[in-house]
Amino acid sequence: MNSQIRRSMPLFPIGIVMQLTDLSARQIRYYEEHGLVSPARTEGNRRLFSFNDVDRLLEIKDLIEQGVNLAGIKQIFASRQQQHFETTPSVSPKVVKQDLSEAELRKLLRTELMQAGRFNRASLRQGDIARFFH
Amino acid sequence: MNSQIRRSMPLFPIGIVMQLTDLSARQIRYYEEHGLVSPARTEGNRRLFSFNDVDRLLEIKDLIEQGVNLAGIKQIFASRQQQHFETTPSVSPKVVKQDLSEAELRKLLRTELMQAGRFNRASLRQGDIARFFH
DNA sequence: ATGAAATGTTACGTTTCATTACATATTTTT
DNA sequence: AAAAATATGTAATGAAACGTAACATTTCAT
Repeated sequence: MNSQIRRSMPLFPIGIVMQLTDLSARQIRYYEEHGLVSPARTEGNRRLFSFNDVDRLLEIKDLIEQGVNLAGIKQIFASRQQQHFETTPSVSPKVVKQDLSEAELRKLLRTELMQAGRFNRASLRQGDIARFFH
Repeated sequence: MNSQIRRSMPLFPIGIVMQLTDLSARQIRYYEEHGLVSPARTEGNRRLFSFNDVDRLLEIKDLIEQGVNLAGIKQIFASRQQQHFETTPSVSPKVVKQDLSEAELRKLLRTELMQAGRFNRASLRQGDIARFFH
């Protein structure tokens, strides 16, 4: 896949990227500062962006316009990465869907029920709660 | 799958949910106001949350703690939904991965090149750019 | 080679969002 | 009936995402 190489080739200085994306230089640098893009650098320390970088910036712009903040964008990108490795049974890198396990919930519920027999008897028939505990 | 029914059964008043999630009532209501949870209501207009609702709140809490704002959480939930319908070739409901197509990029690049022969000749050998246009 | 233009970095000010703090009305519990 | 819990609405607070300006350095054009 030669196109992948071409797409990641450092080409555009920030001025061009500003025009392509309609983002301010300040914004672009800010996004880099927060790890959302990582353009290459020339010897003189100028940024050089690839096609992929520009794509990424356009996605960022899109999400920003929908009100998503940088932390959210980071999460979204991270979770997208994982989709990619879904064949590899790796340890999910931090975005664990920390669900309340049934066991845990049952424990909490049971404690609650012990501690005070209150809480909406109205909406539950006698047996209903018990059914959660089998 | 009976458990799915049980998990979506309205059970907990907000006070219990506060304890289970360690969120303030105000926060929980705020999240509802922004469409992130939709607890049922009693006749007297009190909220009743299901297991699923509590799970959702815990996820919200988790993401908030990672700095994601409500808009971001909304996007994340939305994109999760879509994974689910991935068998159905439906029109993606708004979170289109609006990539710059190669064609489009080429057009922009060509225009740029026409308009002014400038922009980092230094980093490109003569033939490199031409290669993008085949 | 030299001045002009572009870009880099840094610092301060502004606006918006999530949260907290109150105040009041209504429902539920005892 | 009184007390406790919940609903709703209105400020006040603090941090994030920039705009903007100042100044240094790199690159471009003649």
